[in-house]
Amino acid sequence: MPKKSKIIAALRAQLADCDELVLATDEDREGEAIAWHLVQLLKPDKLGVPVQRAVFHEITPAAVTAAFASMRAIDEHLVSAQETRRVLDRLAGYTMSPLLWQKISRGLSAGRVQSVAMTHIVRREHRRLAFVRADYAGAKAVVAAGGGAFEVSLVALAGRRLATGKDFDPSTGRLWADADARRARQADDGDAADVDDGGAADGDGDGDSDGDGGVSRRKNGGAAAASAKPPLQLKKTAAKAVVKALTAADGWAIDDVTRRGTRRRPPPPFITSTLQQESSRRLGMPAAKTMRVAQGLYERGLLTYMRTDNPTLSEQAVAATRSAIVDRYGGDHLGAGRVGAKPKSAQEAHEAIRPAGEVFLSPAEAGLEGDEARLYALVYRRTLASQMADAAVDTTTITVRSPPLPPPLLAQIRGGKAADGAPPAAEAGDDVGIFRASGTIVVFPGFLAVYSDAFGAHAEGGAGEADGGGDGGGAAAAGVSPSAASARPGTAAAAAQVLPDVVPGAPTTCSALDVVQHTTIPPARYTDASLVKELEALGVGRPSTYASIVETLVLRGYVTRGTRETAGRLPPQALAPRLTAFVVDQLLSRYFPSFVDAAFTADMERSLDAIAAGAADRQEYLASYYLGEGGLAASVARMEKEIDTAWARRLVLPGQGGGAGTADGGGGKRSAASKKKDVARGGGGLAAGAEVFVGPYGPYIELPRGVVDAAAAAGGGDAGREVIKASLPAATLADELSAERLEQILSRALDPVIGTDPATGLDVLVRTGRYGPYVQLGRDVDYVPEEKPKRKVGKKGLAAAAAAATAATAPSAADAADTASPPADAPALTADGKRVGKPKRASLLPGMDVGDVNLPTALRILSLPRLLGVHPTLGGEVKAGMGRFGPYVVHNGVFVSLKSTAAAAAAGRGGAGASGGDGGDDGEAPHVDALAADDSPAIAGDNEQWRQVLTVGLDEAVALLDKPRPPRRAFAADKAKRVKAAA
DNA sequence: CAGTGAGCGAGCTTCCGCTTGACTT
Repeated sequence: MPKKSKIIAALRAQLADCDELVLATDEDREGEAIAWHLVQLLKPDKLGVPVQRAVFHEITPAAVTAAFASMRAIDEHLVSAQETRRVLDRLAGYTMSPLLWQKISRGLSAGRVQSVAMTHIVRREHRRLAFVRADYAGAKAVVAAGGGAFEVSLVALAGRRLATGKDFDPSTGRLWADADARRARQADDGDAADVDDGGAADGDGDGDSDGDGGVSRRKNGGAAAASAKPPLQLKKTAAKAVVKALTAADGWAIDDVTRRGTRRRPPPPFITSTLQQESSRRLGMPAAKTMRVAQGLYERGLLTYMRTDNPTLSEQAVAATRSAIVDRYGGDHLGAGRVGAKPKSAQEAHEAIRPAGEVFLSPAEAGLEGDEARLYALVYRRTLASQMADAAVDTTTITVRSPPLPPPLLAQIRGGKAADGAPPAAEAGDDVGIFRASGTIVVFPGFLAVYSDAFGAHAEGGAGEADGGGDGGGAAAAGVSPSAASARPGTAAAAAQVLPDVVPGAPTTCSALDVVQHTTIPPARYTDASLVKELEALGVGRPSTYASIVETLVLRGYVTRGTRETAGRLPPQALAPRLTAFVVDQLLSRYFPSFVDAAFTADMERSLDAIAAGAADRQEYLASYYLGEGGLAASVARMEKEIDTAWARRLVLPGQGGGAGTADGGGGKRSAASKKKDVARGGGGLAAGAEVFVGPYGPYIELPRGVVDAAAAAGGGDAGREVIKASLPAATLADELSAERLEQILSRALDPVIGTDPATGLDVLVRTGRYGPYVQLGRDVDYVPEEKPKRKVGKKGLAAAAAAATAATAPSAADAADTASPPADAPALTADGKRVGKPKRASLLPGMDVGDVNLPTALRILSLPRLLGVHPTLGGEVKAGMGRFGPYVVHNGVFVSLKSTAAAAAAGRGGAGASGGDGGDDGEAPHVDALAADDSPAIAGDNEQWRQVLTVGLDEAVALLDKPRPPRRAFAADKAKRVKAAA
């Protein structure tokens, strides 16, 4: 620890004047080890200072006094357990990672925690790729009774329950053979959201809903009888026939009215994982940002410590919470003060995350802004909610029966596509359609008054949720609507409606009847929130690392995050595996299954507990893991020889007839729908026979020889080459590997020239590279590389080269006139007519692919950056260009982004096919007119950013450049470097 | 932060869990 030597020296100096050294680090494995290391560094024994260990969980006079009254020595066994953990993690990571470098690509990594997380993300994507959607029809009606009209949905027909999303097998798109048994089982398991089934970001805040006994007024058991038979998948034609038969028919009746009172319990106070989940879900903040903001609040004394797995509140905090509740909501909103269940892993080093202090500042009093204000309010509300009363919610369900259907239609429905050969039944009531509506009324809000489902920006996307009444505007909205919101197929759209007071048998009329078409939705991708929830449930990772686990996966290039930059390809917050993650998962899952299994961590924890208790020996444990015939070292060494590099790099996706390496061996029959997704086979054309690999330079497509010959013979291009390889962008997602897309990239790789640049006579090429599709001026052979100065090898040489590089660029930035003199697109010619240097290249715009670029567009892209003129007061050129972060203007090396207008922001968020049109178009009409006269409609089309680069004027640019700008943060630059190095 | 696009070569990459830091504009 050379960097900290000053601190250590200072501590030692102070220690010399002390009577006693008390170590009060956290009361867990890691905390004990920190205390132990302090002793090693400070060497109190040499100063004759005795050492004691104290532990307290809250900083109150009573707690600290009690802790100091019962001190102990450092627990060597506990320290030993921590060191075992540390050594094991390093043995695992530093042994497995090099295998990946050798077999796939340099810089990859594997580890006890990250590999489990990565594999979860990959397997979820496998299920999405293998997903076969099911279409099924239903009907909805508007009925009037008891003086009110309400909407009901068809739930049963001809004595059979209608199938819903859960009744379909996601891998076949057909009804489960045992659909009813499954449904019964689900009901038994309670309504706990099935994490693995796409209920991704279903928060923990729901509490339990224990039925309070309901009042049911039932006339007969028609609907109940219906559920005893296999569910019915209604076709659209049949639904239409039903609608036609029932429209204008008389004889509708209220069949049943059920009123069920339920209580919802408040959620427990926040711990790290739940804070991250709710912050992601309600505020749209990624886990890492949440932790950053929370740390800021902690450092200013507004929140308690933010890395904890203990949901209990100190006595002092309970008192503060309860007095805040009484002040703001009244005593009737006080709850029983239940204590939330602690996770098994909880070590109680800290209490729950809550507002700090003995009296909580309300969000308004805290005087915060932006993200800090939003996060503080979230914690404040959650803390209050945890001590508040249960909410009482009444759910009313009204069942309506239609008039009888005509017998021929009934026969058609019964004889139609049933899941089995059920005989046509003819029980009473089996000749009608059963419709149902349910409405929810909050009878007593309790904790919902402060912590409703609608609280937070997410409410914007969840308009149909139970008590979504008030919010509406959602001023704080960050434009976030996690994919999980749409992943609940069955969510009743009618949940929010207010139902009239009716009784069974009441006269009813139907005023409208329509067919409804449903489609099943694939499992949602993980988000920060749902992944953290999953990892915590598995016992993998710790509060201090949840946020960084995802960051590691992103940094290593395993995962792409849904951000503004990936808009149109990935929804906000979604975590999608890159192709690299698929091949790494293939290798690990097949040859080292325990390495990607969370059970390994659970085993490790048990062993560490035994070591901490003095019941096991750490050397033995580590040796059994690493050494010997079955140890990790030997098995990695064996696999190093056994694993074929080509196998390791070849991507096999679900539905493909892969080799032995398919991760989930799910061979068998495939539907036509899944075949369509195939990367390789079945596509016809060039993509037939193409295979996708991930190598040292990223993902690429390869066409083996026979296919190339055929393509060449068909007039494709260079014959005689054995294989064709074409790069894929590093950020390519698995669901973007359509046969059509591969075909496009391959045909461009065979013939990249799209025209000639009139100014230089050079060919203009379109290619796909690591960073995506780009255009290039001139073929590679038109250029010769610049003479490179010889450089020495080694670190000093590199440093010198870097220094030289900065020295070379610095003056040119300062003296723009100088650099601008040689025209950029007309480099010096050599004697044999070649150009010196590298060809000019530029990325296509977001949303464009190699197939949709023509010559004028390509030339336009290559023409950037565009000269706007000379700065009127300072001199020097002002230019506009398109950079990594969008359109910019630059002067003397100072860059300023062109601010996007409201319309631009909307286009960016929604991606290519976003709704458009409304709002704030006024000021832009002149620009659009200017573009209409432009000669390259292909670009002018719909890209707001492009429009900005083309139309920004000198005056506007100068105004932007002259405006004083806030200083930059150094940390961002540091991080960007690391990302770049990893990419 | 503001641009890239494999291919000579030597030496490099990597784990998990716990923290806070702070030169100048």
